[in-house]
Amino acid sequence: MSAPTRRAWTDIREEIRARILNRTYAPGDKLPRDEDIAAELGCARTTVHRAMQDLSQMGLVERKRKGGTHVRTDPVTRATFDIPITRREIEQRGSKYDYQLVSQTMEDSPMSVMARFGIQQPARMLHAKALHLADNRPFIFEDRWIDTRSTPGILGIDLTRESANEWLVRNKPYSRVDVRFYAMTAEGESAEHLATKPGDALLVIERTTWIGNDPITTVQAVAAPGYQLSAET
Amino acid sequence: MSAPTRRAWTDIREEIRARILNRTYAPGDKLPRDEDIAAELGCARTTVHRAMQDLSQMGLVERKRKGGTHVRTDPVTRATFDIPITRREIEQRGSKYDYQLVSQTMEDSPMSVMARFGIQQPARMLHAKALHLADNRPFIFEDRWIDTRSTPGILGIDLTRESANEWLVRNKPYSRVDVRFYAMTAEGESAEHLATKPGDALLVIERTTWIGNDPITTVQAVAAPGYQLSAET
DNA sequence: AATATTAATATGTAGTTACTTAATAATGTC
DNA sequence: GACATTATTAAGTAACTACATATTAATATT
Repeated sequence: MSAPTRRAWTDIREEIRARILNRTYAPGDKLPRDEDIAAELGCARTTVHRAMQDLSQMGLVERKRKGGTHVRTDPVTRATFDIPITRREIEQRGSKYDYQLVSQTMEDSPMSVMARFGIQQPARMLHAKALHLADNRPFIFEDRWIDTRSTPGILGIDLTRESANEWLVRNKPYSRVDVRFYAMTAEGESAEHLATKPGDALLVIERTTWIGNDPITTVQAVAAPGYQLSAET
Repeated sequence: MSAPTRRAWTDIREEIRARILNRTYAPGDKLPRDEDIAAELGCARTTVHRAMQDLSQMGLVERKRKGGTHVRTDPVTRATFDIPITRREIEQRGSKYDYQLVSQTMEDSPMSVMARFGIQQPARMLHAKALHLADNRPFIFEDRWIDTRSTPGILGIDLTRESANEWLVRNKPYSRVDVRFYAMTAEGESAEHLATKPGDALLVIERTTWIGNDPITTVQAVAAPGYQLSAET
């Protein structure tokens, strides 16, 4: 057997993970020291350390200096979602992407938007509503506010041609983002543009971004009925 | 200046991140080699490597052997959600937790459940419905199927006393999980138990787990109106 | 010119050493 | 016994070394 003795740190991680799954290390248990595991598995402590870091980030174990490593008793399900720009998402499904600007005005930010940004004073913002279509069917209706103080460049953009979503993603990196999901009943504008009956349940993805402490944009993206968001494996 | 020259790899990461944000390294750009960055910032290549790994996992850069490191042009928003066990979630809000078993039967898995598990043949499963309450108000209604082949232990549990959620989390680790979110209109049982009007929009968290390829459990957790799921920062 | 071979290169990984840091345990002092 | 001090411990970090691997570029071969 020329099986390489090479042990990627991911292998070590999987070995430890397996032991946690099969209860060699049960919930609440203290694991051996990195050094001892390293000795047992025939690798360096750094390798075990790297594996443990990952397991710790996955939420499977808890590590404390001196205290050692413990298997978490209340494992949380940790799910990571990739939220691409809408055009990309639609194109990846193999559908044709279209985009329509619904409205575009300058307004002082209302309380709800100030709350999302965490600001005390209203600010002059660009308020744009737009519809993203997949194969000519409404896919996502977005209601967006953009702070023109942090992002004056948006004022020079023809939003009937390029979506704010896309322009922002390419031209305005953010340092902090807040993402939340909730359900909303279709009514008024959202029902109208998504061509659904009022009363249907719709999934909303709300995203707010800042650069430093300065608000950039906040958007309510309302998905058409049936939309599902699923985690990366 | 006795400022410690100690540079945690996270500092290096933040420095590179800052450069990406301020467009020193713009989207699509190729970054200098790890070695050169290391030389510039006065640290070892391994330290830059560790930082880059993190940035890569964050989705900010793409790395390829020989190809070098590039700033991603289509940055995705990557959000990580921790989904704790329901009791813990309620208690962390400072609310009183209660639990009620609604029903418990043995049934052959219907098509919808088979599809979620990815199995072809129906199997005898435990079908349990339960309600989690926060401060005596309905919080989450869960509709759960448990495969008794992989998890016979559940049959010995008095589900009126201990929630399946909790027992499973403590006694049945999984190796794979699928998580998805969607919106549902309140109707029938869900409306009744969540004490809401039929027609309200509800957020559903659907979770399915396996050990190896063997199904463990699948649950539709329907949250009370107003429930929001927000990402970890 | 088209294709196969080889060299060069940047990241990936692991080991070793050395030191830092936070938390616990042991000890000493009042 | 209560409290403060000190030692010990196990993880955290980083530098340096060495080699692996994937990919591109250069070169040789047909």
